Amino acid sequence: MTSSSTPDPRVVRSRHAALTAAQELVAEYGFRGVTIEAVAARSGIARTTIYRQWRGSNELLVDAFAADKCAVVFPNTGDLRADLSAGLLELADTLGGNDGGRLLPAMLEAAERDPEFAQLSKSFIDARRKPLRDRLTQAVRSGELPTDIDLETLMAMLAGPLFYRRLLTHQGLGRAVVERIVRTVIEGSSSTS
Amino acid sequence: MTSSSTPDPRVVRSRHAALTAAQELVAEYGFRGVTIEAVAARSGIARTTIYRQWRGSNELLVDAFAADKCAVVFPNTGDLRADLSAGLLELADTLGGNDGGRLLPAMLEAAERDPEFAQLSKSFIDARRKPLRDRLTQAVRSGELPTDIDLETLMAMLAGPLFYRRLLTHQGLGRAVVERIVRTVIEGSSSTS
DNA sequence: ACGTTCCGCTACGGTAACGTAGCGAAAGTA
DNA sequence: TACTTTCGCTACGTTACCGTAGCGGAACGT
Repeated sequence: MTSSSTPDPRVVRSRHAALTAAQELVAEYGFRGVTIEAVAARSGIARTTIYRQWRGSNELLVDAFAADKCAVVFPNTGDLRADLSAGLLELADTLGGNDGGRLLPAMLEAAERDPEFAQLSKSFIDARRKPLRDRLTQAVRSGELPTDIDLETLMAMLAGPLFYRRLLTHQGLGRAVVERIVRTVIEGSSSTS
Repeated sequence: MTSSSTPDPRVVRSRHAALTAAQELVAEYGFRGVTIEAVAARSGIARTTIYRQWRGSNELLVDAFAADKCAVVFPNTGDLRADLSAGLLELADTLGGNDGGRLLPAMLEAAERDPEFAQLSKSFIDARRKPLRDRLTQAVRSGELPTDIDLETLMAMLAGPLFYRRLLTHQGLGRAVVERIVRTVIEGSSSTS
């Protein structure tokens, strides 16, 4: 009877090596570049060892994405405009790096077709949206935003332009742009008209 | 000497069949699904015939995307808010359909890696952005918008949220959402503060 | 009607990745 | 130390797609 108290360090090692290689490959060559052969070659792990831990490249990829847990935090100083600018600027940096720039399109494309990836993508994105939603909820409570505002659309108006500029037009995401967005959206949202 | 007055109808037919099949395949299975074999199978065109007209799947795909010329028109009634709502609502519909929902992610992913597709994607997107930019330019001239406004960021604020909701959160794109965006952005942009 | 062009077909060799099986050696556990 | 587990390796057959060549027949232009 093998107890599951401490997993065999060999398993941990090979597992980690494969997942890391998978992450790198999807960032470099995209989705299609993640093949068992390629992962084996890059990680130094034997092909057969990978098959012992995952059924195929799909399961491997799901685990690889799930392992990527970078948390985004929105400050809460009381100054809504400054907090949003700071948080979105951090998002902008993330989008500029490999995670946002290379992983994201691959993931969106995959999510559009494979339901397994769709669910993974959903939880991935939801987790990253939560800090912003929390900060906005707090702003409504403290009276910084009107109570009848649509939070979902508001979030889309804040984050959407950044993704748009990164994915579609490949324009820069400097501080000026971020602050312009925050100012416009906040001012446009305050006046109930 | 073969004059190029009227191209052989056989070429036209096979060419069209292959391009159509390629478009369908990329919409259904994404980028990787477009293989010469698959295009041949779906179109009924012989594999060798395809190789006679294109070097490989890349060239075929480039032509397939280029052949897709759906023009988006922004109305110009003088009422900026109404015009933007109408145009963006049309964009929302496009995003809801196959073109936006399925083709777009595949294209973005491809553009992120293959420079050839990057350029294709750029001209594709630029063409679609032009009507909006033109309408906004006109609005600046007519005094509906301040002259010192940043058009690029403004466009991102208008269109970005729609792409965001479609690609990331898979939320609906109804008239209410579109109008909320337009109202917020216009009001937030008018006050120079 | 005639020569030309294009198409469909079959066939070929080559590459990449798949997924499985079995064996000895190394690394873990007790 | 004795055992169990995992690993790396080699080997094998299979699938999918690649890209090219050549041939006969059909479609085309004049």
